[in-house]
Amino acid sequence: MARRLEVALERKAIVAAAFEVLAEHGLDGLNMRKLAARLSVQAPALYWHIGDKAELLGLMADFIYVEARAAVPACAGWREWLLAFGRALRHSLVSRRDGARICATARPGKASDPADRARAIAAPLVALGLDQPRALSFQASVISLTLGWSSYQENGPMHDFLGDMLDFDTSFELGLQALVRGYSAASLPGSTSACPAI
Amino acid sequence: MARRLEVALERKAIVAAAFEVLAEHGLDGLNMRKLAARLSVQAPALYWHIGDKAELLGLMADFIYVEARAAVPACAGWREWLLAFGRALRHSLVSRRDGARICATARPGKASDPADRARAIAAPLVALGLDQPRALSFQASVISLTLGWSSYQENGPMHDFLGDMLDFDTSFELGLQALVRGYSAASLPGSTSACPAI
DNA sequence: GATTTGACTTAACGTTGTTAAATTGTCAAT
DNA sequence: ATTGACAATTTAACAACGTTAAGTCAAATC
Repeated sequence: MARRLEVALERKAIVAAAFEVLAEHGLDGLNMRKLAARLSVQAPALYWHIGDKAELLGLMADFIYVEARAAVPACAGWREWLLAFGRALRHSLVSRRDGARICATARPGKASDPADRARAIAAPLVALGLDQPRALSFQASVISLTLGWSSYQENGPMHDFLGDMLDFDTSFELGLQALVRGYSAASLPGSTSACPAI
Repeated sequence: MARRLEVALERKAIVAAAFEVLAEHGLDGLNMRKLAARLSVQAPALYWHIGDKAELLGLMADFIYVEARAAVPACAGWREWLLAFGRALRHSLVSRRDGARICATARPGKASDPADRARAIAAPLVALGLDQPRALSFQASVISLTLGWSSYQENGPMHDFLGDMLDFDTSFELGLQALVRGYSAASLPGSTSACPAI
């Protein structure tokens, strides 16, 4: 009982330490030994708390997504929510080193119930009037776009290459608005009849 | 003279062999020793032709992009081109194992001249009436969206998770059309004055 | 107080990317 | 023919990494 709480704390501590190592050494320099050292512990001790490194990266990615979700203010409509979420996610990604690489690489952890998870993810958009398939689909597109642009920005050679010709912030913003505007047009009442599969 | 040609051929052979290993063992199973073995050679021999594994992955990513570009038919306008390119890229990505992961991971190779490269990339869109910043920006967004959806599809847990609720093909198509439609609206004459930085 | 169990250490294994040095084959110049 | 240079490859090996196995030890449980 108090056990569970401590363990949960340990996992959070591990993830927090992982972000510190990440900030200092980047994703390529984030290894189990360095992470353990930061926690004043030997590397194998980590495996008592997490299954493997992939799970750790998954937890880090989750953390970023959760942080972004929490940063989205109350919105009047699903369009506004998508825009705000895109911007929040982008901020969470670029404000830490290799953030986009982590989220692009990481595989989501096995959820207890995928349907529950889907519902939780879609919830804010469903609350704003979207059906669940559309909520998932739209959000996934926004994530793709955001992850991509954040990757361009933090990817060294690509950054130098694109950075000379365009501004990442405005380019991303333009893309995000275009995407949401496009979805808007597709979801106007009467533009599509029914919707068997998004 | 004939030297250069042979070396170029060797690089192509290496990349081709790498795609074979990839198809059989996936990205996680693609290592230098297996790749060398397929070419009936020892692993260190590869380093005569390529700098390191990252460069190899970069070449593989380039191959995929080039293949997609070559598959785009002649188009009447930049909107059509963007749509066709997105579909072609998606096909190139999902038709090979871990294709999206490779392109998402790989860093672009150092180009001789970034400006030349940018011009080459933007060329087909510029030929259809877009200015270069917009050409790069729009194309980058399409790549992001396509890479993202292809990643979802080939990422095991994510596939199981999303696959139950929506169809990847139609979801991607919907997103792509929304994006391009949105860009269309933003680029109508008179909608934006000038354009200092995309 | 004996036993279990959670959490950690020490030691080590196997794999991986990569480098260094030695080797072979080819071909031009002497 | 002999030499020398150079391209391309082999053998050998290193260091780093993720991970596992076995042992240690204090705290909780009975």
